[in-house]
Amino acid sequence: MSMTTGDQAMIKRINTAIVLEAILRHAPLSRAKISETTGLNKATVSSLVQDLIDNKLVAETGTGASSGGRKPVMLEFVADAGYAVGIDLGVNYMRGVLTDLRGNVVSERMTALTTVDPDRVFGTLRPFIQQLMDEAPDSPFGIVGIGVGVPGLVDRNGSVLFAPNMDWRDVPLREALSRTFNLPVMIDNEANAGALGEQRFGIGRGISNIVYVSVGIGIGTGLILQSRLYKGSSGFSGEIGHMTIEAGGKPCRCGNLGCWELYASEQALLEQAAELGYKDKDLDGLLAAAEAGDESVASLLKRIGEYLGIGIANIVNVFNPNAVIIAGRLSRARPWLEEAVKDTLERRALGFHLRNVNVLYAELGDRSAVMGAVEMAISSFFERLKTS
Amino acid sequence: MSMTTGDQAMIKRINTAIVLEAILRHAPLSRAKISETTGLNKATVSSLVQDLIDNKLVAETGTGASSGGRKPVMLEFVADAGYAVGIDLGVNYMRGVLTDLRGNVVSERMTALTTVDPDRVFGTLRPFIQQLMDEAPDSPFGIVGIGVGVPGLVDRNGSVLFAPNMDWRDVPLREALSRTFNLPVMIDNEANAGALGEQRFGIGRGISNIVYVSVGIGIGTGLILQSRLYKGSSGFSGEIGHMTIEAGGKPCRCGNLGCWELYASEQALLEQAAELGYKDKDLDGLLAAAEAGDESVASLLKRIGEYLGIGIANIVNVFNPNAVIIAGRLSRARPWLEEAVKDTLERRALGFHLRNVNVLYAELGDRSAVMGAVEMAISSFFERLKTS
DNA sequence: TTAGTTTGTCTATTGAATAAACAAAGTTGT
DNA sequence: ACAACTTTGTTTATTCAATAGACAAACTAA
Repeated sequence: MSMTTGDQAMIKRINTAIVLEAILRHAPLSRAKISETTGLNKATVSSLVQDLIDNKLVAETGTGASSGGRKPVMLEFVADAGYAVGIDLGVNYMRGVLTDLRGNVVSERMTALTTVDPDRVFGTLRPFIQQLMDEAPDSPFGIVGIGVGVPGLVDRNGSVLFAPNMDWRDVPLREALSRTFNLPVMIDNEANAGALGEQRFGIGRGISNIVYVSVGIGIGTGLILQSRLYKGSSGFSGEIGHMTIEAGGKPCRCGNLGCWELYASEQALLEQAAELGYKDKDLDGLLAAAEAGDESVASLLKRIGEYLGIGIANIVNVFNPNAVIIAGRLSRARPWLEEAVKDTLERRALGFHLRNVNVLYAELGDRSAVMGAVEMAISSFFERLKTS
Repeated sequence: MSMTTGDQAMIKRINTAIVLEAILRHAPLSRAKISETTGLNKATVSSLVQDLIDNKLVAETGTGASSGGRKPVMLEFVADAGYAVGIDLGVNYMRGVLTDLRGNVVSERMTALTTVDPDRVFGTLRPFIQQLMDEAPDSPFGIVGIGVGVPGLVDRNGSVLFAPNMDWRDVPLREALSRTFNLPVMIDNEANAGALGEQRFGIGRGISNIVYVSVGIGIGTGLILQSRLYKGSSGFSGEIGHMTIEAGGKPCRCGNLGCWELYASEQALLEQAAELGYKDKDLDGLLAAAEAGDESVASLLKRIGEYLGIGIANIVNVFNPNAVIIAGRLSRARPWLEEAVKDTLERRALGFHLRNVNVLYAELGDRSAVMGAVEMAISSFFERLKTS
């Protein structure tokens, strides 16, 4: 059965995690304050903090102000005890960051991808990562891991099962990278990474139930339920883009009819614009036209917003989340979408659910996914700390 | 902050729960076997088992067969250490069970409800529960709690926020019952209760991600994600019945257009049947006609099945569950629905998700919800045991 | 009868948390 | 300047759960 039974080591892991989290969240603070807020005994806190200091994860940073007694010794998390790499692998680009353990960006890189052939992508990706790693200052833990967001379905083993836009099938990305760099590697879907990035570093900070909707060529979604990424039975989920919203609607390449993303994506926008005669314009061109006062483009965007709202209403009715975060390239059209989305949502979602939901727009721009990727690497490092 | 810090009491609770669960799942079994399967030391198991015996939750039930050495002393969970009450409160009926702590039904009752007025419903419900309780044999723990499933939205405090079909708003059901009986009372939505019932006692035993679809007058849904009931940000969720599947479809009383339940519920069936001239027939009448070979009723049912399949495909794409369980009155039409549902699902859901999903039909019939309700009471009892 | 096996308890030890005492380092009022 | 009080953080003795290993009891097999 191999169950996790309770023993003293478990207690220590739990309490160490509590102390470390208190320091992460409220730094700088003293041992006394930690004891007070966590309920742990002062002696216990002292001992656990000493272990953390020995492990180079926490440091004393001078004394704080007295409130009528001995001055407290302030503690801080040593954010530069280690560094992590995050990669956002797109269809025609790759973006990478090197951050410290708090997610502060130390270095950032981006390059175009001119091929989708897995071997040649690896050929570009490997030196790309190596260059980021080379920029990390010396530190006790060094590079603690690599996180990667990819535009496709990923299984538990970090293999890309299927990435239609890159024509990838069963590409063992994690294995390839962890063999090259001999480091822990975390792979996940780009939308999941984006959801994580916004929850940790963006507009979704501290919200427990988030539906992240990335509107680009298609619609990708990441679900954060009860503060953690939800993955379905086989380790992936959230193909909300292929939700039917018109039972007898247009056929989709997925085999279904009337999928949401056929009506509310960048692709949908471009197609409908072409029908109106804007054959040569891309998203930027259309936004520029709308900006310049082109009414027919504006009303087209409004219609896209209405369809976005229909899908979002469905999501709200199903998940009753605290927040829906709209991200992806199309989120740049916010000024023309926002009202239509809001009106449609209010008309179509149940009142009880509307009470608690906020429609938000991604704060990190195109960095949502890459920041989520690096967060995957960082949190996996902390997880390993706890279980060893 | 009031965190749950780790201490020795916590270890003991965890390990006691592990031992108890081993006994619950594999009874009868010996101390030695428990030690072997859980990884806990023999001495530890002995001590914890002794505590459980002292608490009347476990008993020795003679010796087992020897495998070449001393005979093992077999242990069993004392299912009749206590009893629980489960209630399924419907719009025009109430159903109740009294079970032991394993969920074995000791007594079952059902009565019609002729009013939806909260006070008068209470007036019927109170003696109904009392009579069930009176049938419980003497036991160490007595009645450990009452679980109730209701057809409406329920908040954290066990108040019924809104039950449209009963015209209830803000009815403090838990408070009323726990005051009357001075017992722990758990209230939840009827679909959530049904999901729990099937997961614990029915076709969904041991499955971690379940979407339970109760098709009756409307469509209610209960989500079990990662082996536990998912509740949204405000403690309720799963209004999947009001998911849009026809963006410009029929108006629904919820304010939305084209809701799923307008096309795939008992109500939809009856309405469409009426249009075909079956004005006087109810569900039973229609099923009898189909049974007798009425082709137009059969093709009507098939169409309902297709729409059911559309919604289920959406659910599968979003949640990637291990199982979808179809329940409720319309599940009796299974012979005419099954193929249409399966075909539609296979055509419309993504292949990657189809690999892992089973479409199942409720095993407990109309007892899903009442068994889930009693499970709520039982599991809350075990939870309290752990935290005290 | 003897040797080996299995079960379950007993004993001494380990290690984590804790309360209480305490030392160190501060503030405040007169 | 000084006594009285506060706050911080460490030290000490104690408690409690789990554990390894010894052990007794109960059984099988040959």
